[in-house]
Amino acid sequence: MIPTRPRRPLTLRDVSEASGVSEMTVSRVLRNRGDVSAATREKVLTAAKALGYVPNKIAGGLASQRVNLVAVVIPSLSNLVFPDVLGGISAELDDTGLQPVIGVTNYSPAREEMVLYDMLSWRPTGVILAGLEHSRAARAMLQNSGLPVVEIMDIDGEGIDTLVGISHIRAGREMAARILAAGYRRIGFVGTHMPEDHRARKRLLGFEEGLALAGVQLEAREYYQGGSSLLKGRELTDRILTRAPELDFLYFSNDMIGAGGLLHCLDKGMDIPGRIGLAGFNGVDLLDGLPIRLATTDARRVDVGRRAARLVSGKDVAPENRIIALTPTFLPGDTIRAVPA
Amino acid sequence: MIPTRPRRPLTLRDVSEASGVSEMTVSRVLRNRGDVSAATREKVLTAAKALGYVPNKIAGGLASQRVNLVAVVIPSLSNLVFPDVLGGISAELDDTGLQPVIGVTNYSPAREEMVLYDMLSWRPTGVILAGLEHSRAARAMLQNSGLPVVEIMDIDGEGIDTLVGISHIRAGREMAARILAAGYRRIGFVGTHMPEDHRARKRLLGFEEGLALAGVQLEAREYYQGGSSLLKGRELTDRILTRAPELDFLYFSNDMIGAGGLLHCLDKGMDIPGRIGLAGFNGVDLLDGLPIRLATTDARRVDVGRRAARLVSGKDVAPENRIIALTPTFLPGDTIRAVPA
DNA sequence: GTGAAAGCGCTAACAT
DNA sequence: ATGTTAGCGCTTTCAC
Repeated sequence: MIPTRPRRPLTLRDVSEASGVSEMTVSRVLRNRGDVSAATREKVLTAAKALGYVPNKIAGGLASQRVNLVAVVIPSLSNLVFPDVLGGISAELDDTGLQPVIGVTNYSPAREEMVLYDMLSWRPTGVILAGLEHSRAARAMLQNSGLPVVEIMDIDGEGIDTLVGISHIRAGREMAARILAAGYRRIGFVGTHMPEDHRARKRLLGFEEGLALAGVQLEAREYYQGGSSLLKGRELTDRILTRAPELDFLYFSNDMIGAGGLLHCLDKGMDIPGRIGLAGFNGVDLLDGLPIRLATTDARRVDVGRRAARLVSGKDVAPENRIIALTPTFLPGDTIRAVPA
Repeated sequence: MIPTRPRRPLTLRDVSEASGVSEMTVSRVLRNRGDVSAATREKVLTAAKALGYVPNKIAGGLASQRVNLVAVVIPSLSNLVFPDVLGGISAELDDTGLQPVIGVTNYSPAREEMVLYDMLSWRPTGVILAGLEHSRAARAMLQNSGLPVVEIMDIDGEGIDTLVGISHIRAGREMAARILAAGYRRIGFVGTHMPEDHRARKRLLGFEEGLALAGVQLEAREYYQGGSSLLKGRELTDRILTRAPELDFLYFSNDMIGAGGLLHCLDKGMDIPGRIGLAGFNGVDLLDGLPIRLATTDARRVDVGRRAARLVSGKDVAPENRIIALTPTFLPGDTIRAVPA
């Protein structure tokens, strides 16, 4: 009943001998390929299970020149937003026989290059990677690969093959418009100082553009390094409001530090959204239970993952212009005044 | 300069021809193996880069019977705790040439079995998987594989090969002792209703054991389904306190719903930790910025990942008893009364 | 419906 | 220091 611990991994040949069926037919059964009689099928399946045979995809991949892997390259796993994207990818890949393989770059282009090199060496079926900014070598590698490449989460720039995401410039611009419409004028920004976080950079760019349309300029900025947390949001908010107490609005580069800022303001007994308004970015539902809901923009993370997966799996065909632009959705929450009638 | 888009992937042979060096020597250069003269090396590297050659690990793996992959199987990515574990694994694998490949089971044993089957078919160097509870078939597969298998995050039970983690029974028991020592007696529990979350189950088990030692019983329980969030923590806390207003302590099965409970109690103006005490589990620093710090137990997630990775990479050797038990650390925070002198 | 032969692109082992 | 040969375990292709 219980197979003895083998000293070498089992091969098709073992199953073939145990079942008295040729290797070729065993292979057919195990892959549900071609016509095999029910009786033979049964024999093979029984033998395979009894032995505890696990196919060798290395050999199979080499022979067939096809591998059911999709390379997914993202900057970080601790950022809350990427697990959502992965969820979308995973859900959409589930019924395709394709499997996502995740690589993490820590926002380092050099590391991204290494990760890509490594993943491409497994000859995946397609590549999904975050962002549009890559080293020359990385771009060349992807181009040379001849694989479908989907760059996700950003559409402001030149792509290699196909893009799926939102425009962060637009998201920033729209948030500026909402804030101005609500009557706020003395606006500060709290964000990460990561030159490699291009999406945050583009959001700020769009935001300042949006303000400029109304002749408004940012009155203060506060930057930080490293990961985002509630605590950091608190500290930065304290700092920027100490420096510039006249501010009536704070735009945070993500929901996590935004929530920290929110808690800080509540602690200080400030009137939100009267005395001061707040907004973040991403639309992470993790933070839904805060005392009041932070205004934010939904970055459509799950949809982005889904659409990207549909492209690499061949469920969808890329549009003529090679761009699938999703619409970032403004979520007003409770931290922005209603627009005056 | 820019290589033309190839219609078939490049092979070693292409590099060999372009550089005038034998395939074998090209292979040696590309793997930094054996003695190769600096001149030859140079020639090969130049040719490979110029062509944009990316090695084929499928073929390499088949030929060498070795694959630099470590299978990592976890229940979820959105749970906050698993990215930490992955961080530890990744950090420790970084200088070993091994690469983690992540599989997600969504707490489903059937899915775990599938994921394992799939990963084993790539013949990885080792397997790291969360928990001790697996289907018979999964255990058999792992045993048959002949690979190093490290089960992580739990040591309360029978392992397949080597275990790295904390005892959740002990963690629950210790929390009970702390709570009782602080003088609380009317205790409620708020937790997930997932029969497949064995670690949460064991924590509760240990917790009740700990209470029982002092003749105390849980006065109320509130269970929920699905993922954890601040919002759910609030709702459940509201519900349990409505049903059992006399409770003076709530033990939450994780920090996220614990934080939700904390916010709820603060909203209601309850005196914490005087009128009511609270504690969670995990020690996620994400929540550090809350108005007051939730008492919790640090589950040593990063260390667990590191130690597991050291085992599969051969940096460490498993101890005689095949168990590496880490010590869960109590973090008092501000939501438990000081122990009376 | 089943089988035999060839070969996928590399690397181990053995020359030289 | 470099080259030659054989073969990893499968699947493709073709034959029956």
